Amino acid sequence: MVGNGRTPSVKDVAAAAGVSLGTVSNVMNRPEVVSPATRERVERAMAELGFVRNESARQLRAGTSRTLAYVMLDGGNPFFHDVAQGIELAAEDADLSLFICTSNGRADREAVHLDRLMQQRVQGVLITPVNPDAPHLAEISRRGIPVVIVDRVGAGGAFCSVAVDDVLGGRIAVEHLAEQGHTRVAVVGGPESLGQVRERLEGARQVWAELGLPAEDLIYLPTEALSVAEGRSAGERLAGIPARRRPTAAFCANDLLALGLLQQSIGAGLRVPEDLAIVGFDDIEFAAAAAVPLSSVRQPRQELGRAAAQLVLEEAAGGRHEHQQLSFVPELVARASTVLRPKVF
Amino acid sequence: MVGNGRTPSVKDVAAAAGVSLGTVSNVMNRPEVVSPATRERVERAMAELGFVRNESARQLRAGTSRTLAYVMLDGGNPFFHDVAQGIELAAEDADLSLFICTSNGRADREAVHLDRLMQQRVQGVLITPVNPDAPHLAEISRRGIPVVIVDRVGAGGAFCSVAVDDVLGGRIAVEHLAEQGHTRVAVVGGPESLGQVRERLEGARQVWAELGLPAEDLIYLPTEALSVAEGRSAGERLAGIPARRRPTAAFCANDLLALGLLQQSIGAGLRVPEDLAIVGFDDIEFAAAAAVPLSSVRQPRQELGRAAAQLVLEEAAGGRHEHQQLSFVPELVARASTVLRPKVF
DNA sequence: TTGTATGCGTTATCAC
DNA sequence: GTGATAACGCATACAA
Repeated sequence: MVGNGRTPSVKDVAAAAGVSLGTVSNVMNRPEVVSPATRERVERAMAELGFVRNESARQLRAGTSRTLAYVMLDGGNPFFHDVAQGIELAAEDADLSLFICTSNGRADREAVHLDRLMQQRVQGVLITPVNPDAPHLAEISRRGIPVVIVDRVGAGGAFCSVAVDDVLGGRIAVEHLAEQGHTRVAVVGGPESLGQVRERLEGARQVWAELGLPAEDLIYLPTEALSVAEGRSAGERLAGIPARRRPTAAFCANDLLALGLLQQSIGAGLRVPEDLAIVGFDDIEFAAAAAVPLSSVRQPRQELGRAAAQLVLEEAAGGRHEHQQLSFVPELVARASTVLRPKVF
Repeated sequence: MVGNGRTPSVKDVAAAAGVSLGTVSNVMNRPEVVSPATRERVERAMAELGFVRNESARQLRAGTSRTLAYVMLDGGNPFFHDVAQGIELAAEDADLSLFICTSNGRADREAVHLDRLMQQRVQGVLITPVNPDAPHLAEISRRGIPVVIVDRVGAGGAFCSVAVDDVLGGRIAVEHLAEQGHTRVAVVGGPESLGQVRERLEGARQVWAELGLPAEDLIYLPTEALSVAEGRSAGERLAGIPARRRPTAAFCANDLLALGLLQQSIGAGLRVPEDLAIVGFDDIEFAAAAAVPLSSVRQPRQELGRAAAQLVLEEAAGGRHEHQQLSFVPELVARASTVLRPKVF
């Protein structure tokens, strides 16, 4: 297919088709301007040589890249992959490639990735940041690369952002538990350096106070991460509380924690929801698939990603652009982990 | 920081530092060759201007990219993300970026992604293919881009590959169930177009025959995908089997199916493992986290990815290269879904 | 409609 | 130790 070792370039195609280099370029970028006859000749030559355009050269010359990037906060959490899936769909529609990176909660890894992405001159960066106030985010934006914060609202409206109202999410979760008659509730989550955690817990406390329930009956069990293992650990601590002071329900800051707590509790012989009701956050697929299906505060995961991608593309398109903070409304999905006979499944 | 709108280039840095363009390049690529004094001067200029090297230009000139790519088969399956994590770690060590794409089981999407990756001139492609015999894989390889098949062995040794022995995996799963005294077992999985599925089921049948058990007591429940939803559906079909012909155990071709089956069974009032024992495949984190912890055939997920990345790098490094088929040995992890008092947790 | 020429930002080979 | 200079592969303005 290709004679020498080198991968064929436009020049080779031009020679093979007996046209000039510029014409080959034209069939790729403005096919309407070249006559059907020569176009077909060129296309045949491309096929025969196995020509594949060199994207680096294209980008260098055109000055514009065809890739987006998403920097995930936690690669072990399916929630972020669902968000990524939404981004990918939007990228697909715009005929863009998507770079996916993972910071796994570490600011230094995040910085390394962002630096690489700048070197690649990506068209836009979507990110669920370790810390939305970190200076390297602002720097990227200052360079003219659109940045959109996902699942968190950017500090001071410096960027576009797409998120659900986490405070409201915390509210409806605890409100739901209160409606079921619970008067001692655990809130499980951490680290508090994560804004999502802070706000969800804040919502829980708000509504608890508004219901006139005593603050000491809302028991905070801090965790070091939003993981299944930490959920189990919280479960052990919860079991250690003397029976008559022990909460009869728990609100977890995400589904991973809730799943861990659920497992530990069942393993310890508790009945869910009779002895302990549990509500999570995110509504990942595995929440519904747990052996005791998990009630959860649903975020529109794919939609979040899709909307974020649209914002970044809009900003990249240039023209007048106003940063916007898109806020979705979370929704409680009640399942068997909180109600004996759930209406919704 | 930067006066005009353009992002600063080496030329700008050179001007600012009062040196030539070549010297700036030298401080980036062979710092030892430039005197400490001028080096520092150049570095200061870079910092002041906020210079970021243009990777496209670098790649065009150097002829070599600094990125790897992984094309996943199913973005909804945590197994592949764990593999990806392993790849990313290896890429990190080699100072490479990682492109992650998802075919979601569709050959056309896979082809689109591969085409893009060729345009990007990635250094290597790791892929869990829809079909390892597809011609576009061979074409990429023919172009001199190393291809490594992940979680599947490549056809006829045309590529390197890294996988576990799926036949053996199927064997140990069913052997385990037989040891627990089960004499009617369901095997759940599909579509059979997936090699992983074919081989796991094949292993199950092999060992069943070797144990001298009648073939009609190994009941095949085909599924249309390896998903939680399909697992639930299989559960419904299983429940429809007349009680005295109904299997007392099930082997699922992956954990997603097993989780779905588990949920459906518990919901239908079955006790696991007393009424139905279940063993899955992959040992994703959620297997252990299920309310009835799931027995599963463990694949070394991260290791798979890491090893694959090493192979692709080795091949990319040039020199004499022999395609190898790495095969890991799967391992049964027995948990509460098959044994009442599991030794391993 | 097609061909020619120039430059994108970088690296690397030379002279100096 | 440093400075000119020629590619790399492609897109585009302009000439033919």
